[in-house]
Amino acid sequence: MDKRQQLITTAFDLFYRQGIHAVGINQILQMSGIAKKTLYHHFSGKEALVAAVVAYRDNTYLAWLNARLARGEPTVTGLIDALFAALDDWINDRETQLTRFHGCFFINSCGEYGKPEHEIHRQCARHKAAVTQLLADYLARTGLSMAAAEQVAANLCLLKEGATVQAHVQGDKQAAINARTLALRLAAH
Amino acid sequence: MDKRQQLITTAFDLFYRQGIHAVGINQILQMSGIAKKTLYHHFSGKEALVAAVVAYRDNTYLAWLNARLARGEPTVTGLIDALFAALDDWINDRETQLTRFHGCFFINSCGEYGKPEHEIHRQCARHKAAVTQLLADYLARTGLSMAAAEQVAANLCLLKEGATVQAHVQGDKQAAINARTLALRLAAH
DNA sequence: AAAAAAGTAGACCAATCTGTCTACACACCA
DNA sequence: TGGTGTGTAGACAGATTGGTCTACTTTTTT
Repeated sequence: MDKRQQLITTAFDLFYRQGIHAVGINQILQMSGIAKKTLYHHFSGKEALVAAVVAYRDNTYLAWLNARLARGEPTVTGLIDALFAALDDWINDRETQLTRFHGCFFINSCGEYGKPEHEIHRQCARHKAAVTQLLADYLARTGLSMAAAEQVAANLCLLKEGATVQAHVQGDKQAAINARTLALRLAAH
Repeated sequence: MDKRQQLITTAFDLFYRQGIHAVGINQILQMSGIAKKTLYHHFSGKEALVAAVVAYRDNTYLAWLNARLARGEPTVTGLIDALFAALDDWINDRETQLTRFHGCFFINSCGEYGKPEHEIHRQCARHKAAVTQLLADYLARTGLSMAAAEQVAANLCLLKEGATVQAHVQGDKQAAINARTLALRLAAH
């Protein structure tokens, strides 16, 4: 078992549930059962650990979304269904791969690192761009031009963020279903 | 000048920019030039101050949105225009009443108070419900049934949250304009 | 078998956190 | 005149923070 990875996953669990600034180094160490020296052997400090945690979630989330989109039919409506079915599973905790739903980790983190020039904030922005790009790539394979695919992807992501926020803040478990309805209506022209 | 109110506005400024857990009591006191004893005279502790700050922002935001919606034409498209024009002004810092844009304070706060049963989280959820209700009330005045108005309001709020998040996380200054386009397309059937 | 890398426990440090307290100064009103 | 409420400055307390360090053990590599 890689101690470095153990630290990252434990830290993610705590950060995601309680917020980054609310979680102390010692709490992570106690929960993971790893010595403090080991943490500082792998990371220069808390900030470096946070950056690694964000990168880890970036990978995990993109891999999950990619797998879910690959499952769907290669049409615009097929991708819409796949996207919002995935979101619905996540929100309703039917997805083991992503940990129990507590909103979007990247949105939450941007709330804690408010300045857009902060490295953590930038990492989150890059993640969101990567998600949009992934969706655009799938859409482009349905025959849309890349420009059109990117436009549609941006619109779908807007709906996706809205649904994620409503699910988290308001506890609206049907947010993904509502968002899908809107997306399909938009796609139908 | 009411010291209690001064504490709230100073705390809001700092919380909104840096996150709640990242801001210490002493920082608020130093910035406001108010004595520590005075803070603990008005508030039982930091948590109580946070609750007061959230309530203050709730009032401010609702009053602002109400004024902006009242300005618009009393039709569905008129309200859509008013809503997203307001959002666009906020995102692009043309709105003095709301402080420089740093995303939605309530979404950010929910990221820090992850548990939905936490009082701060509940306050945020209630705020979002109030915003949706305000919008629904305006929509109902255009002739829609209350049920229909609430459905449309929920959909518009979903778009609004999505735009707010994209503007904050990705720095997309046009997010409100894009959201308005989608809203109008949906309204046109 | 030896060396190097990665690990442990936990004492320790300086800084910072929330919150308390003393001692004092005004202002207002009965 | 004297009490009550609101304010100030800042020392202080106790807990907790991120981070360093020593001394020792285990694992891996060469």
